[in-house]
Amino acid sequence: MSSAPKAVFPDFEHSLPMLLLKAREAVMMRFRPMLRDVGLTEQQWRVIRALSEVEEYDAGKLAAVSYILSPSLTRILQRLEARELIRRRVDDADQRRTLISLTADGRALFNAVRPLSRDIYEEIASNLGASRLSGLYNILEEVEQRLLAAAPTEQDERRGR
Amino acid sequence: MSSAPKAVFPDFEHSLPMLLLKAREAVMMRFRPMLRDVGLTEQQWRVIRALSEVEEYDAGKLAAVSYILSPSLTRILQRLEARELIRRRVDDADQRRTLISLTADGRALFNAVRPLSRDIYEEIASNLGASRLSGLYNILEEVEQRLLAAAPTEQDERRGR
DNA sequence: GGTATATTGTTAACCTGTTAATAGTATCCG
DNA sequence: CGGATACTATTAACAGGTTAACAATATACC
Repeated sequence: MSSAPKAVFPDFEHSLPMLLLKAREAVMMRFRPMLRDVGLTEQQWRVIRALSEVEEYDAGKLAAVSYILSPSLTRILQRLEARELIRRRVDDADQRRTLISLTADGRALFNAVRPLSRDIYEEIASNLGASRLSGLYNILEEVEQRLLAAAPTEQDERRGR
Repeated sequence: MSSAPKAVFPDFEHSLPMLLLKAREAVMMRFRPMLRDVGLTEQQWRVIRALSEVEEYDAGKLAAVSYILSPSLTRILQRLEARELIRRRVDDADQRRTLISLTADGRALFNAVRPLSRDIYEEIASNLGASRLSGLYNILEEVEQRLLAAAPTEQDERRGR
């Protein structure tokens, strides 16, 4: 009845997965209208942004950095390719690998969207405040580290493995 | 080159949405195998857990507390009803409303899964440590509050509104 | 060198997320 | 009362998440 170091238990709809989901939704809510305006989904934007950093990625690496599972990525790439925002070619050295890169159109779209995205991010940052934001960053990264470290009991075939 | 109070900018794949996604994934990874074993999706479990707290919910309220959009909820309820885990009836006072409740089977399943879920949660909590966990809770709730407060620029038709 | 094994990307099947439109009720208000 | 308006749940259509299976290519190993 005094101190209770034991399990501050999540009163149902305040469970950790739920809170993480809601927090993410609160953030994404800001980006969604802008992305809808330019005709990109959240995941398509992740892929384009990842590709903007390099000359080309093979599909596995692209899936890993954009944090999208391979089957999803395959479909996303089909759509982006149909819109001629990305291009694929087979790796000469390893015919299993597909190498993906942005087209000129894709790069132009990225350049158009990046500043919009940045503005939204800055607005979010200013709403939260620098200290809260950096605190959040730190704790989220630590959560990821700690949980991924001691976790893979039976499925270590996570991303990229 | 000294202190940089201006915009610690997210080096791409370390953006806030990405970190929240990864942290959530790191948590859910622990629950997924167990849920798969009992034949429930993550969202189906959220619905059952929400229903376990009350006698019945109308669909709108259930969507709000389980944080699932109405169209998704409709489909989830169809599947749970087909498995006779939930039951629906029309509200006599307002014929538009559907009232949803757990069946005996649904409640039995909840009672069987709850301890498993609790064990997993405790393992996560012990991996993170009490202070990190409560810090995470606090900051996530504050993020949600602050971002939802000043946000609804053009879409306030969020959940339950 | 030739077969077993592993790896890469894709397809398939099922489920949920998201947005828009729709059918059925309730409520408002003249 | 009766028609306009608002609300509730559902359906539709498209996109992605998740798991399992598959085809094609590379690698290991005898």
